[in-house]
Amino acid sequence: MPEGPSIIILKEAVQEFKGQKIIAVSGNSKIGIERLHDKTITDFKSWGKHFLICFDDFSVRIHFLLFGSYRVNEQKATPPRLGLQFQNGELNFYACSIQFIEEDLDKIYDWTGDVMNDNWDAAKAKKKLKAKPEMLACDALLDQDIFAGSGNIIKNEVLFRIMVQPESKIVALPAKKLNELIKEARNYSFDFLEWKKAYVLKKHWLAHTKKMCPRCDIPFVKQYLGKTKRRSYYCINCQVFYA
DNA sequence: CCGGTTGTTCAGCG
DNA sequence: GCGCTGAACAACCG
Repeated sequence: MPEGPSIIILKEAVQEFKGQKIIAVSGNSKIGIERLHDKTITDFKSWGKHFLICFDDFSVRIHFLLFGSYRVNEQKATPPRLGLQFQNGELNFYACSIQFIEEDLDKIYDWTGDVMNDNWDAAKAKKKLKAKPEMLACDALLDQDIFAGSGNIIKNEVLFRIMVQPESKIVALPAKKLNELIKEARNYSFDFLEWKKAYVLKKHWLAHTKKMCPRCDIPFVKQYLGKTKRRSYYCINCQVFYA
């Protein structure tokens, strides 16, 4: 569920509810979701892994974390965290984090930092990276202030595509590699989107969860790296460690 | 049946 | 106040 491209798929799947009035609200969220009753959805937006339901005077932010899920015009066996009924259908969210946002979204979200957004700005990403020279490449690709929407799968696949060892420091990367890292974070995210839509995402993984390097056929290293200690898969032969 | 995870936040500590 | 660590959350797959 969680990475940015999956949120784009969700956004596309709920378009039929744009402009619709919420005629009933349910769910075990404790933040006062009754507030949504009788409200009309003006738009759906997303920023990275955040899914945003917009109303005229506030928004709802949904974050799926690791286990969250949703159903359109269907229900799961477990009770929803938030369920919305419309005249033309229903939308249910499970095991997710839900918050209200009162401020103007343009004030709190930097749309240029979302790898899936039309306003993505590679030059700004480069600036942010250069401001953190000691940061490891594997941490950079999980940093939502730099690459909003990128997650652990995207991290592993991008680092393999550009043949960079995950613990390489940003400052140590040649200019060309730094540019590739930024470019592929977005490129791979769009490949992720297309493959996920076609239910063939896993089939296209070259590194993530893989045992052997598809390029040179030696075993991948599997380690928990970076400040968040997330799973990393890499080839010591193909992926260059820039120290 | 258990172990592990496409993620984030927060408390506690030095 | 900072960075670091571990816990908590919670559902599904193999």
